[in-house]
Amino acid sequence: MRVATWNVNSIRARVGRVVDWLVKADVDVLAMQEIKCKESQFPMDAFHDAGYEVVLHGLNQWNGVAFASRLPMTEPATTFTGMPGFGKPGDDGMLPLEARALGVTVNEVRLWSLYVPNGRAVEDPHYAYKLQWLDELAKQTEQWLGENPDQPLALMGDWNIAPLDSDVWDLDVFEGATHVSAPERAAFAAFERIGLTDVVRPIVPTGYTYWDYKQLRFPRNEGMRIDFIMGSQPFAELVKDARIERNERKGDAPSDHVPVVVDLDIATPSPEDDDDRPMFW
DNA sequence: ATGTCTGAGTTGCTCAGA
Repeated sequence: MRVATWNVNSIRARVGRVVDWLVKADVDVLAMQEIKCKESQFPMDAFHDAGYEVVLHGLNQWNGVAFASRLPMTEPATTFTGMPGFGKPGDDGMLPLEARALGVTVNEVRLWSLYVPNGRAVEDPHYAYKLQWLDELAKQTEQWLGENPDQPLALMGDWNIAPLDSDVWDLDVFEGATHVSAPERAAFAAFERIGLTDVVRPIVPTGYTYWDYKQLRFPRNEGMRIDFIMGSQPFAELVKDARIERNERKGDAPSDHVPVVVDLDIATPSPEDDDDRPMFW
């Protein structure tokens, strides 16, 4: 079973690219972030025509997460316990919850598509929101792991954190900035402390997953590694291979992020299984 | 020059967000 994560930066702006890649790369399950639309606006037909079902969580033009899968998806969840909100309080005085998390189960594997808040600037309220969002997610994940120690789990998505100095092209540029601060890196490390590991890093030790559109960042290879697949021990044991699809940053109208892919040692139906031809004739 | 993108509203420009 081939699983991937990709911040697509608006699905409507590049549905052709995304579906073409899904088919070409032979991906079974794709976690998307920043679909930037609600369900009524999502280009379902293009996915269905390519053989993928879609489950999504989108509230407006901001954020939005989704799964496209050619295997059955069950147990959809759009929040985790303790997930904080952000913005203007509603009539009930509560901060609205954003569309940043979506969980589904595929082939007994629990998968989450996550769009971690950007943080904007260390002095911005969005930064405290980011840290709280991650802290609550880690707490919920720790509880889930305790209750389901044998079920493979992966938290996949745009984490908006560069855990290592080598995950940005020039640390000096990030002096005092978000994505590399000690509290953010501690929040990321908390997921490793509770038993998750970056299942891609051992196979793909270097390389970025994001390059800003501005200032010729991609031609200069001035990028950041901020998209990760964090797997539980049972998930990590299934991982056979991994890659970062750098070529998807090239060409016409790319996303500013590229797909991150893992191959799991789980059999999936092959095209021949749908074929009525006898094996021998 | 935050020098590029995206989507929405106050539309054929300005704003927010990244």
